[in-house]
Amino acid sequence: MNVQADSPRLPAHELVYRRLRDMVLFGELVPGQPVTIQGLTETLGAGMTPVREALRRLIAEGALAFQDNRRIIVPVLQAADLDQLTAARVALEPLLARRAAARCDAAELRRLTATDGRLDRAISKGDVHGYLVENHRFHAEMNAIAGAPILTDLVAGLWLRFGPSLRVVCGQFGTLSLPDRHKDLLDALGTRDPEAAATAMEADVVQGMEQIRDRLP
Amino acid sequence: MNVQADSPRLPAHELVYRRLRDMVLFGELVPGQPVTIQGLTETLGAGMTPVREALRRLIAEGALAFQDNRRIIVPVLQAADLDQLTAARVALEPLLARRAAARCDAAELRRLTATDGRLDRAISKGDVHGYLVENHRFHAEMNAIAGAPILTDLVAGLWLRFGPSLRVVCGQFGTLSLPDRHKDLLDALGTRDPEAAATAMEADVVQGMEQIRDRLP
DNA sequence: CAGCGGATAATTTGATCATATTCTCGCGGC
DNA sequence: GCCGCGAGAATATGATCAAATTATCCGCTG
Repeated sequence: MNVQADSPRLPAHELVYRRLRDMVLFGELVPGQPVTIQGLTETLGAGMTPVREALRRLIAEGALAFQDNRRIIVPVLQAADLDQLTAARVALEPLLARRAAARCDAAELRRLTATDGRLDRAISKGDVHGYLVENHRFHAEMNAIAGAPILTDLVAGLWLRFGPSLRVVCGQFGTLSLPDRHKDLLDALGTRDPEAAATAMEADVVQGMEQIRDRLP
Repeated sequence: MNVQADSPRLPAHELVYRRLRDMVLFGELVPGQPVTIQGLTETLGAGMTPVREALRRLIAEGALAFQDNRRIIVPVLQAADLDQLTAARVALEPLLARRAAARCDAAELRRLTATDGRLDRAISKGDVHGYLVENHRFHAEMNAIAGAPILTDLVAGLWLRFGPSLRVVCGQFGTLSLPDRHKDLLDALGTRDPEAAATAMEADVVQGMEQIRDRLP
């Protein structure tokens, strides 16, 4: 609980939201798993109202699902869901890559390259959690460079939806089989070639989503 | 009345959410307007917790904005925001139109045509609210036909973002100058021509967003 | 007598509210 | 101009109520 370094006084519902979002993104929550309000108040040491608000937010983003029972679960993705997520990612993320390539400066490229290096190291070490964290960070940093907050928000919501499933896949098959397709992307940013960046991003997205799709029940 | 038929089943936070969403979509809220929790508890006659949860949800969807002040306002769209919303709509809504054209049956087409008829009548009567409602209904029905709930959710979120601004534009300039580009769309659905539907949808989206963009401060 | 089914009780979980606390910002006073 | 005070607003808590799930029991049937 050391989020104090980031901002002096952030509301509890914001802190709970960030904690839960990371749990979704990085696989502390399994698809199908029930998520109870009272359980979270205990494990997170938070009150009922902040937990409730954080959950509503995550439900609105599609990271969690509100059932008819009024119970909350981590969604279980079907093939049709993955198709839609793939279509949305293919439609949106190349847009961001294109913008990022047009705006990327040297410092940003260095930072991205460093993140990709950590990503490679996590892969070769078989560090699943590190892979998930650095891969997400790589895309988040790139989207930030694009300077398009609305599009970035949309894409962030997509990542929340397939996060748990990605974690399951990586947990079962490890990281060694995961190729790193980011080199083309970095090259495109370095040469400020928007079209190459968009193409590389589309390839990365399709490859990543196929990985999930092929390996899921 | 059948308000009782499904209302008691639904939690208050859900009802409050729907009410507020309609207020955002159909222009009861103006861009820049502050939205206070206590004000809504009085206006809607609801408790504080349900209002809070509904607001978190709308904030997560981008329909409202949470400021550093911890105050909530209706977002004021800049040109850059409209560009991103246009890009996102152009990227996503033709996908849905394409799927809808491939799946649309006769009954669905009749329903869509009827909705478009009501839309035309609202335009010729200068009924701004009717225009907003029926136009939204037209697109919502079409997206439903596509049978892609995740993509539909994403697009619904986009509509929430530009709803208040669209209302402002229509309020200032009336409905008479609003062309109805839906005929091409209906034709494409009738002939089950996915590509024509996608093209028509893109034209409708671009035209609609330009209308907002050109007329906004 | 064993196994089954349905009704009912117990427990868990969600929804809501009243209230206390904290924060923000404007308004005077210095 | 700066500081502190106070009203208004948001945040957070815990209690209470309602709904749903699970567990249990009892009588019945084969």
